Amino acid sequence: MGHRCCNKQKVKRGLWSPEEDEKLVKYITSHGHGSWSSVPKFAGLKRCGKSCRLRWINYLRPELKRGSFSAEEEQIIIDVHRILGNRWAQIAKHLPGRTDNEVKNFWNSCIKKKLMAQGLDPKTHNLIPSHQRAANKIACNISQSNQQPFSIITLDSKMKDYSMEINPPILTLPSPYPSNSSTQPPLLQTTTSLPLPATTGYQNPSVIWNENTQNSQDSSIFPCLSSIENTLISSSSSSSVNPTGFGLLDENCFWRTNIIGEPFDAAKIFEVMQSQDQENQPNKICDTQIMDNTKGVHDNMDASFDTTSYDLEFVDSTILLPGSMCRDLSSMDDLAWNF
DNA sequence: AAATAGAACAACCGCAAAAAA
DNA sequence: GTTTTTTGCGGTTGTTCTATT
Repeated sequence: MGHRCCNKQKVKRGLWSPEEDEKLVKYITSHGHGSWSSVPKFAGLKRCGKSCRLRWINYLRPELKRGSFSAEEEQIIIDVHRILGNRWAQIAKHLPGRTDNEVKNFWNSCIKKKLMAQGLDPKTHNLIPSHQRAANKIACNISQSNQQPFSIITLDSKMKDYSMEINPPILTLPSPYPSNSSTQPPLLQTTTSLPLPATTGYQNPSVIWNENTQNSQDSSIFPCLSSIENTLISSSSSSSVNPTGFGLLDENCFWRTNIIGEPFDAAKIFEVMQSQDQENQPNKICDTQIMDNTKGVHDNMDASFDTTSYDLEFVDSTILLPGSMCRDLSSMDDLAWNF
């Protein structure tokens, strides 16, 4: 039977035998993989290159960690998944020795069910509305007696890929966007009516806020964000970076202002942070420097995180809406935080 | 002990992006 | 600049293991 990926006949499929594994390991350790499509030929395997690659990456690499996931690893997966969604390869980068496939399998077979038992939507990490939750109630009651509930916002010092792609909100808030709009609603809307972003350059905005939100509850401005994200946002909004009080992060997490200024280049920031992190220079970002109006934030992000310095209990306890936010009371029924 | 169901793990498939020709 | 090839990713399916009846 042919194999669509390489148009070769007689390629073997299915589980790998120890002999095949041995051949592959032997070849790659002595020659490297080079072009995967040529590996099976040189290694003497009747497999396609794709299959060889997968076998090596997911199973044979010497640096792989085998065995079950620890509680710490599990929490990391949940934390990062909340931010990144099903980006298994990205999530796996936070777990040395684990593969994307392994993480994905663990999620689908284990974590997903645990979250659902907690009444949380595993896709969004939001609470499932009560009428939908009813079906899960029994399972939830059972599990609650035996497990610690997962916090919706948690933080782990191992989170190093400060990706800013943000999931939909935990709380349902009124949207200025038409329900059938292809544009995603902002993460939060403040009590001030906001100018809708111009259609150009504002695709899929994730966050909108105004100066009213930067009150004493900075770290809980965006209840569905991790404190890493909140810190980034609040520290920038408390500066004079955005004197209009308005801004948003687009889908690339570029800081958009409605007047002047360069985009908020999150990728650049994280790059700097990670390099700083590697140098073990635990400066705290909360020691925010005064930021330059015109340069934007990224010139000032040479301080790295010590994420353990944040008060997670505070974040968890302030997960509900700060006073300045507009609430959709009809959705408050869903806020049965009774776990 | 055998049958079955569910969980866990491994591998495949199709697609898209990146790289090479 | 275009086409082809390679690589990487996420969803899905298939296989094996384990617990239960």
